Amino acid sequence: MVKKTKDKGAEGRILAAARKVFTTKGMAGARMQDIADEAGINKALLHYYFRDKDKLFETIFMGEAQKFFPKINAIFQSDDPLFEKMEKFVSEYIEEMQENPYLPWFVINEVNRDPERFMQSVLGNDNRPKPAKFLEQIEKEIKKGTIKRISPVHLLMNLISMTIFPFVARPMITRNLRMSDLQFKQAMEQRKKEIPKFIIDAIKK
Amino acid sequence: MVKKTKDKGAEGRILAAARKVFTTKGMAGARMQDIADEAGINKALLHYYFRDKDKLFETIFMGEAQKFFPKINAIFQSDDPLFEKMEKFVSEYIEEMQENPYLPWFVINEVNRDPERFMQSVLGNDNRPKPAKFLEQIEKEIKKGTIKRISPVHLLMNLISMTIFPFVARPMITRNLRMSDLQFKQAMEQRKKEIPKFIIDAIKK
DNA sequence: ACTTTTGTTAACCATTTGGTTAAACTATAT
DNA sequence: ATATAGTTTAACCAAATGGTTAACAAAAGT
Repeated sequence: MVKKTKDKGAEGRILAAARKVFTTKGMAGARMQDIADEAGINKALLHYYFRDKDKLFETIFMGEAQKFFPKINAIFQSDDPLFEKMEKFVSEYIEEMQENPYLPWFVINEVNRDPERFMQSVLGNDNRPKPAKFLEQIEKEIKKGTIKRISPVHLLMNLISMTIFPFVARPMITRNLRMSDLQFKQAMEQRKKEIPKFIIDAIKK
Repeated sequence: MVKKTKDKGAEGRILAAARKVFTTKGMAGARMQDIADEAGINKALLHYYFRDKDKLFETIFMGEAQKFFPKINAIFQSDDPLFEKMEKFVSEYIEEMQENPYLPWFVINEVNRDPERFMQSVLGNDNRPKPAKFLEQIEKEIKKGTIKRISPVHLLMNLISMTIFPFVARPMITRNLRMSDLQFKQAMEQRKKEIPKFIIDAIKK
């Protein structure tokens, strides 16, 4: 589909198109021609603004990864009480993924493809996720006796898994559970409350 | 790396090589030449045994998907009590993924790429996952009053998410939590008991 | 007005990649 | 031994794909 949206300049249209193509097909599956078509411009113009496929991809990937990670940190680093922290995490994350459903698949996919680059680029900045504080907080609550004895790492994995996985495996889930798009969206909306409730029920003494 | 493992015939070596390349790079990222090199044979021989890339991929994908899905069904359809069923699911699934760590990423990835084919091929057979019985079983337990009121669908999502997600996002997790391969393996081993315990704590009255 | 810089395109190029062909090699049957 | 069917390879081909070039158009300085 060719968009001639003249409101954005060429560069903006390229970025929007590249984002769409890369995030749905991945680096390996994306074609420069597809991006050009989607942006409604000549293929050579891609190379005028962004030297080559790698550079263009890097630009997109960084932008998307920024959406995916820093949010975690803001929550993990805050001084909120544990349960509130988890509620915020689930809620904000699901909100983000409702708007950008491709996000977790794309980021995880490309991190799997080349974990090194991920380490250096995304984690090199100050926005690398630092779960230490969160893990300590869990241990504190255990010692205080407010929650059951549980491995902080497993609790963290459970939290993240329940929040993100349904978006990664969306097609599989909707097919097998015979859910419409709307039903899926509503289910994810419910999970903003279901997941924290589930976790609190599991660990609260 | 070129293997000249003569124990398997050419066809077997091709399948093993194709499996390795496809499951790590995905359909779009896999190169026929890579598969030939990995199998230590001439590229033309690939087309002698399997007509083209699509046919070869289909063969591999079907085989891997068979590992990924039918196991679910065997457990879901059984007459075991609910908690036992969940324990078996977690335990057997993690066991399978410990042996084939690429499995969930590969299957989910390719299902995302083309959900239709997935529907027709994998789900066309009798081994399509049928969660109905499992969902009903949950509702029965709720009515019996043995577990708390919880949406069966969310409970199922939680179960699957906690079991599978760490393997899908493995590189991200090990990097951010500074885990070695061994530590990850041990953590997954622990999860065979941690996840059922977590769920039971969350829902048992 | 006109010169220079920036933006955009059509045509082209080199490499990669999936796939083919014809010949050679191997085993097996006659 | 030799014909035959199955197996394997080197060389080749055509299409796809990332990238370049040269010319042209549009803005921006002067």
